[in-house]
Amino acid sequence: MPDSAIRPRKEFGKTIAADITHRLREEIIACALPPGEPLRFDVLRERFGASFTTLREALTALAAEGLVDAQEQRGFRVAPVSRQDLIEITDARVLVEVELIRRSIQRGDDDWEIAVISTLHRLKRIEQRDPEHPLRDPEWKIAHRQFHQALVSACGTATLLAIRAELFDRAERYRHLSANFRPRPRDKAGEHQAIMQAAISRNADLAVQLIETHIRSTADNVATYAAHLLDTE
Amino acid sequence: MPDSAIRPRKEFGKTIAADITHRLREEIIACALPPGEPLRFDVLRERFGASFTTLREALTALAAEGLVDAQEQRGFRVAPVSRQDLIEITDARVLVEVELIRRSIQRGDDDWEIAVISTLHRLKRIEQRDPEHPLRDPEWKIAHRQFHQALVSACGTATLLAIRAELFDRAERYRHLSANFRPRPRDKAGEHQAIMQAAISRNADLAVQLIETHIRSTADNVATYAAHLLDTE
DNA sequence: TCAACCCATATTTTCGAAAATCATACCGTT
DNA sequence: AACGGTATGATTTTCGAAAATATGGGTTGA
Repeated sequence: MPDSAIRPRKEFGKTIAADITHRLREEIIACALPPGEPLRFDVLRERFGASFTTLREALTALAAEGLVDAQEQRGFRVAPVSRQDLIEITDARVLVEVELIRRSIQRGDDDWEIAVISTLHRLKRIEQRDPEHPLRDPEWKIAHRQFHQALVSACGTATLLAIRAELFDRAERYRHLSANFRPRPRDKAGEHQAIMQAAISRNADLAVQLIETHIRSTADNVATYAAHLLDTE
Repeated sequence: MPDSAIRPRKEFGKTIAADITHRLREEIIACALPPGEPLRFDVLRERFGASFTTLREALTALAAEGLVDAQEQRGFRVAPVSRQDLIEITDARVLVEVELIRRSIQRGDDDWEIAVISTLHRLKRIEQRDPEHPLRDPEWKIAHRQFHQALVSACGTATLLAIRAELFDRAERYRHLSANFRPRPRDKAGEHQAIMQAAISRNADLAVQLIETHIRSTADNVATYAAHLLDTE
């Protein structure tokens, strides 16, 4: 079946709807679709080559994830940003991530340690190779995400992991929001290294403290350098 | 415009999709649609009088909430239940609810106290009036939900409240699952009273401890009396 | 001048037919 | 009998037209 010739665009997921959900999510997180932007069906239809209903399904899913704002009978728009929302996401992330790190440190086996070490290694390699602004490098983004994912991967609870993933996405959108205005990234490499060491040495209290600082200082940075985007809404 | 004559069914939400999402959610939580049940479009179409795409949108939303399981290209089914899932939901609820109770106790004003007291009062009235099995009484269900909602309503973070609401729904489904097999409800009235008093007297540590016990003992009850439904899956 | 109303247009929302995909039973071959 | 492939029916998934609803502008009347 030469289906790739007939329908070339179905990279992620088996259905078109799942595929578009994925692509839209990426664009919203990257702020290629800026916060508050109206999502009109005519435009999306042309952009993604899908029908009304398929797009509607994707937007509904993203609305449940908090990346899209559904206004009944008045369409959809990219979820707006606000200082309050950033604070709430940050607090929620700390609450969940701290719990998951503790569980992972308690339950993690050899494979977990290897995953943590190797994902950090890859992250550092990318940072060395290309000292540019990390958030503009798609590879860095993926590696960064995978390192943090690895840290909590041994927690043993899919429910909290799913919640964590949602919050991570929403937070990453804010990081992108400020990426264009942040003068130079702070020393994340050192922080990641310290977190890895605390985790591998099973020092849960230290790891938790480092993670909380990591999350909160990132959010503070965003709040500082994207201030002009957060208050005028 | 006599729209009620033309389209009588749009009780919750402005759009049909939102309405059906709501109705389906209720039925799944109440186990009127049992766990694992395939959700075929033909059947749903007749049951809810909506078209394929509208139903699809509703199911997609519920899948994001964890009440429906979407199997790509193979349709939807009511999310299955399992002992592990119950444990995870319970742990997640404790984590979130404890945080929200603390915040509410710290921030709650007079209106919050009034809401807590009055929702508990209504709950007790319903329990006195009708000593039957509470979970079979829709009024009790609503009052119970509203009491717990009131307790955390002053927390000041919509993000965590939304997560809490999702987890509450998923847990309530498990309560319904065991309701038909539980011989007699334990003394919830006393527990609720104690929680209310701890909250109003701003004794956060006690309130947190009571809530955790409340949530966990309910889950234990479910695990005991619905054991035959949790292991054979 | 201003508000209220109605109309025209833009946009969303819903529908059922049509296409794509999956599941099953059947058949032929080994 | 076991296996692999294929046709068939059942089901999901997608599409674009049509209905429903919102938006904006212009007119009227006070």
